[in-house]
Amino acid sequence: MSSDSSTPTAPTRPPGTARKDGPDSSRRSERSRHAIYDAALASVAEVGYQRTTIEGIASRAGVGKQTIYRWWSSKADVLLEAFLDLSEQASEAAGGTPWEFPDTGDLAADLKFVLRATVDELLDPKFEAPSRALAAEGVVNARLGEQFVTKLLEPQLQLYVGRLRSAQDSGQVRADIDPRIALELFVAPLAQRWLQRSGPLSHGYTDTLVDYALHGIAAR
Amino acid sequence: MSSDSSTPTAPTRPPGTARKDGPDSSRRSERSRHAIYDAALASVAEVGYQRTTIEGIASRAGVGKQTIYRWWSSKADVLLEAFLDLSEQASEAAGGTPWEFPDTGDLAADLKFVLRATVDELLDPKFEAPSRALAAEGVVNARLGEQFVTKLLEPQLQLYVGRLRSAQDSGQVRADIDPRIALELFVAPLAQRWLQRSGPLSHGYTDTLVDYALHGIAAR
Amino acid sequence: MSSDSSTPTAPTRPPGTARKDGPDSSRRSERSRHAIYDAALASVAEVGYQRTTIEGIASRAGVGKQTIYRWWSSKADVLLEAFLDLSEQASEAAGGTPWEFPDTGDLAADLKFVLRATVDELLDPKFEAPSRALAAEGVVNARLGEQFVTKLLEPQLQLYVGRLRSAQDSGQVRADIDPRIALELFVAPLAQRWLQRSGPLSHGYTDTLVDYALHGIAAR
Amino acid sequence: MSSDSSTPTAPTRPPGTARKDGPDSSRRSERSRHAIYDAALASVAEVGYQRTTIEGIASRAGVGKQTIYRWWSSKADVLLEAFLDLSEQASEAAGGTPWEFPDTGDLAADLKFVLRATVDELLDPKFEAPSRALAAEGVVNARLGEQFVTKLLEPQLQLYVGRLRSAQDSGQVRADIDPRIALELFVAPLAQRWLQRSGPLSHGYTDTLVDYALHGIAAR
DNA sequence: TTATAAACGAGACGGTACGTCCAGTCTTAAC
DNA sequence: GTTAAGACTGGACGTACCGTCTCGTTTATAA
Repeated sequence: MSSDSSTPTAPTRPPGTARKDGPDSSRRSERSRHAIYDAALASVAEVGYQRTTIEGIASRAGVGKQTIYRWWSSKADVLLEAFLDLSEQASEAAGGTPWEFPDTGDLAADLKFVLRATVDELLDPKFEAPSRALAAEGVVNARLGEQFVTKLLEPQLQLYVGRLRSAQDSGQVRADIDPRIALELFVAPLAQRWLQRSGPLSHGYTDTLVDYALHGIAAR
Repeated sequence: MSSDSSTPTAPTRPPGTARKDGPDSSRRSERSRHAIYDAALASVAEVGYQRTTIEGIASRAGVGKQTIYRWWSSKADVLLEAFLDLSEQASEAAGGTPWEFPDTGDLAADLKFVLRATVDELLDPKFEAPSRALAAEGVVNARLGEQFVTKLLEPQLQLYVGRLRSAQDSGQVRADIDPRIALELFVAPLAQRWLQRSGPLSHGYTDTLVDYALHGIAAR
Repeated sequence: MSSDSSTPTAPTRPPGTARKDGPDSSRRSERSRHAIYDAALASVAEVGYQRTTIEGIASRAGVGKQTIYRWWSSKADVLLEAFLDLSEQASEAAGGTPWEFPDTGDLAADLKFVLRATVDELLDPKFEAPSRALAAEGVVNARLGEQFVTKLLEPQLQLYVGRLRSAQDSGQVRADIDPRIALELFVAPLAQRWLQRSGPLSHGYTDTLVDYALHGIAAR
Repeated sequence: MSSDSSTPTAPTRPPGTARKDGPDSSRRSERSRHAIYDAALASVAEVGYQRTTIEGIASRAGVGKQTIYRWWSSKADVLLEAFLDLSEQASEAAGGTPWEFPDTGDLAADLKFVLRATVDELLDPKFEAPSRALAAEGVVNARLGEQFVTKLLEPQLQLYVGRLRSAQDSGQVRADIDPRIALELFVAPLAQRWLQRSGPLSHGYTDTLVDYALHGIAAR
């Protein structure tokens, strides 16, 4: 062995990863982790969130229950991470760059395009069950809700902020507008209709939202 | 029993209220019904929706479990009716007329007023737990979600529709605007911030929403 | 209904059976009780006591686990009652009178007869597993051990006491002998060889024990 | 790898010590072995045998679980060896010669003396928990039971055999008596009362046993 | 005097069973 | 015929250990 004179008695752990007492994540089984993600997403898709159980996930994943409890604190936690992992995988599969908001110079067209794509995604049954499950849990569970927002929702919304700022630079949007609030004019109605089923989702609907939000509803 | 010679084996039910097989609602105990509503709301407020159980509601209400299962199909169902009952009681207590959207002639002012009141209500801890519980359940449970929307949400939104139509009549809002969509521009952002905790709620925020929605964010 | 004018509002429970808080044994399911006894005895016979589980008993008996926990406090408790029930059934099947110690006038012959029968019973594989299980549990668990002794062992030993007293009356056994101790001279060695497997059991062995115990081992 | 031309694949082991596959006991850690014995006995004494776990012993001994599984096949096995070790230590501490049955020439006195000492030992709380645990396990587990008998019980009983033979030589006990059976007349009752708690243990009781066993209970 | 292979402390893993809680059904007695 | 009460089957909970299986790290021969 090439002797390392500097730290002969140090424990084998990279500096800065000191651990207090929890489980040793360096020995974690990646195989189990992914089997659990897959099982959780599949179970939610098949029988819904309420009828998805930790025991069911464990047995479907071929894993002991304790392996789930060791690394996650709740069913919602598992599903959140499974969903994050799914998103990462999807964006990696889509080639390096995660995703970029289109900027053709025509704000209305760009917004309509993105919102139409969002409608399509929301109606995709593959994503619907876990998304609803997480969103619902977040409504009732503040801790998870915050994670949901910071890790999933807000990053998406920031893309709108970027596009709106660019529109402000080019003079298409008034400079005194707060983009973080403005984006809610078209995003929130879509979210509400999806979450609460308070109305139908369609490309025409989102186009209308963009028009109303850009030019206002007041008589000029 | 006073013998009724014509229908000796018929259940005791006034004519015209025939039902196929379910329980006989004319014999229902109003005392139990209200005890169950109270117990359900109190339990949700104290321990949250997930930890509220049918057994807990029954024992807190001094009622047999079967009395709950006889009249409701699920925990969510009980809570929905309890909430509707609460709303009715509240509006009756507020004197006959349920509630009317203010119409001072100044649309912006009226909207800001109502939205400020809505913010205050959403932040009232007394209503928060059951509202969130129902909303969350509705996200995941389509049947309940539709009831939630038709019985609670949509009637509220129709008040906005009425006010917007009045504004169209007076020329403050363009005639080609669909009021049912337009109202979402200020209501949905508020709903989303509350449901998903994606941002703070304040009077300033709702005022801003009204301004943006009325006049648009595009440069003129 | 025959009206009982004296105690119109009393709960339906025979006097003297007042209950503090435990489950209401008057509504207990006899079907479940016996299914549990059968399942417990069968399981112990098949896989042994250690590998017999509450879950196994419950599922074999077609019973919820809670029904076991409601009425018994442990696996050992279930087995003890199952065994007592078995004994009762056996003695009832043997026709009213439970069992009587033979008294032909010849003490040695009577003791040898009974001990030979006991040897045969101890070697009967049907009784062996649950008996050993209970005996072992009683060694380690004082509460159960005392129940085992008072309900199963001591009643048997008292039959010996009776026979020895009869022998004292007829002058075959010295009057100053304590029968409760004397009986241990032939019963305990048999018990020890069975429990601890410290030696073989046979009719010859028990005959020898009776001879030694009756006449002593000292030179005369 | 430094090539070893003579026996490239052979395990490094001196000739004559070939073993098929088990662990190499010559490299065994005595420190761990004794820590495990201590931990096992302490745990049994503190929480009882049933609640003593392999994991508990390992952590109390500061030892990996595998170190226990490598050298013992079960909890009972560990405890048996721990108990044997304890006995050895005790007898070594009592000075070279393990122990000898007294032989004053007066058989009755010698037996009474030894049985009184045995009573005192059985009532010593320090030995009680592990002794009961082993005895109970032996009742139910034939393999362990036999080890318990051959390694612990039978050697003790052989001391009685020796003393009885000496009494036969001196004419105090009849020559046709089988000492291995005779000893059970006083030892087994004591064992049964202790194991099954079927009666109190006292010096008077064992004295009586000796008298009954030596001279019989029959009228002369 | 290394070097190397086994034992070692540690603990993650797939499992089984625990004892508890609650769902939803069923039975009983009171009214 | 509804009600309060609560026993019933069933099933998931979260925990505790089982016995196996890696991980690095001692440690004790044997080269």
